[in-house]
Amino acid sequence: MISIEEIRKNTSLVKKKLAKKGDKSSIDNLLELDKEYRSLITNANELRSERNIVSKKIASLKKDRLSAKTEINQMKEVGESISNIEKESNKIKKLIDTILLNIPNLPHDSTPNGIGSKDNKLVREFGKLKKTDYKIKNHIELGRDLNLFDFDRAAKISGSGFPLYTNRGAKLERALINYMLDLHSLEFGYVEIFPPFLVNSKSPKTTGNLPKFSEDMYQIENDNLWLIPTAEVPITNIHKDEIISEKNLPIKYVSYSACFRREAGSHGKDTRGFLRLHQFNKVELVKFVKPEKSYEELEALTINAEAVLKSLGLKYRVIELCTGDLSFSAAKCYDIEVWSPAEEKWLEVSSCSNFESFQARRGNIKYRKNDGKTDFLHTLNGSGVATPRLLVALLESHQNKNGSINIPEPLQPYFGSNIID
RNA sequence: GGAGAGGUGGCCGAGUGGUUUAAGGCGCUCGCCUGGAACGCGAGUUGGGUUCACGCCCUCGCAGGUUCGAAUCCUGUCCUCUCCGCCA
Repeated sequence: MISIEEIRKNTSLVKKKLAKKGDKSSIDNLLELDKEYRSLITNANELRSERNIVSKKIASLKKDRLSAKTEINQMKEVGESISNIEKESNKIKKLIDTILLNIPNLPHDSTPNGIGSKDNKLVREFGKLKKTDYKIKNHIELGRDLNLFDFDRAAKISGSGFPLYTNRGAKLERALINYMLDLHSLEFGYVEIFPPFLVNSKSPKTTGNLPKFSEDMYQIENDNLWLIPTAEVPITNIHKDEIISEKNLPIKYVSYSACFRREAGSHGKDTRGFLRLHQFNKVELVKFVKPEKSYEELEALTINAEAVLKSLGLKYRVIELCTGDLSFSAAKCYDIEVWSPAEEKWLEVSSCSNFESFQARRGNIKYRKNDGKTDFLHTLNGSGVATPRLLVALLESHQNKNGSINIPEPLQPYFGSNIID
């Protein structure tokens, strides 16, 4: 969440930035509640102070075997007042917290202004397609012809939107995951993590998925657990309620996880094959960094994610999201999109975001500076990358006239072959 | 799933209703001592709210309750450990 001090101090600037993100939260109402809350707290504290003093007096009177009747009766009243004020202030505090938890992060000054995806900015484009003189197949045809996955049977088992990889498809999926994990950990210095896939409700609150986006996640009601929509959720919460020494920053994690998303409201959009799934695999990058380094770290993280596509010989581009297209928790975000030759579309395979202190504040994640003071650190993350659309691009881009698929060189040791035919 | 034990500061650990304003120790930081160090001596060392500030208040897993007053008593809840059962 954004800080209430910031809202108090720079009210008009906060309003302006929220408007850029298309948010309509009532800041004036929030500030009014905040004012009321603080006045109640001050009042209660004064009474508590009085009670503390008189309580000591009661103790010493009793020790000397003197009557403390007057004081006790007096404090009975004070105690009641305190409890009344507390009830009221707790109610207001809850309201304030609810409002704050539903206010999105403020966009960074470098984020371009805009309303929707058409206002996003192209940052760079990389890679070329090979020229073909034959009709290329889409990933569904390739998968069927080469027996790589089976959507009909997946639907029989689970329903639509669930993947069933078969044979060399299953192995290719595993190879991609292992390749990406090794690339990020061995080449780029991220520490490998394997997280739980079910989390309590505090964890998605840290990342910003709850309370606002409960509809997007699968919930296990019996045990009050949630299936993770991304490894970002468990990984970011590794350091929840911790104070990390400045000399240990930055912390860089890479993690594979299965991801589960209800995709409520996106039915009928890009639903063919692997384009949109309820369950998919992803390798995720997460960083905990000093505030003054976070934008530098975002550039580096984006480049790390791009390296996957670059090394696999795929055509991709990097898009800078505009204020209106930015996700709830992000201050700045680059999307990486890979080209699908058969769909003739750019497919989003990664979102690399700087959340600044938004998540750190929600999860109470701090760092201790060298001077001994503590402050919220900054968190970042990005996919490095999600497999389904990567697989789509890979199959389609590297297919041959005879229907076989060339496996890019860096992937060959993981897959165990240079071709699928 | 059943039975039991327990959660106190960075760590260990005392504390069963009122000078606990959380003892004592370890660690860490600073100072003295020293040629330099060790030892020793002294000081500091949870996090948060509010205030221009001094200060005041909260914080003993979490949430309620009893009481003039709760780390301490009661209820619920979460977590950890031990034993039993089940199990990849």
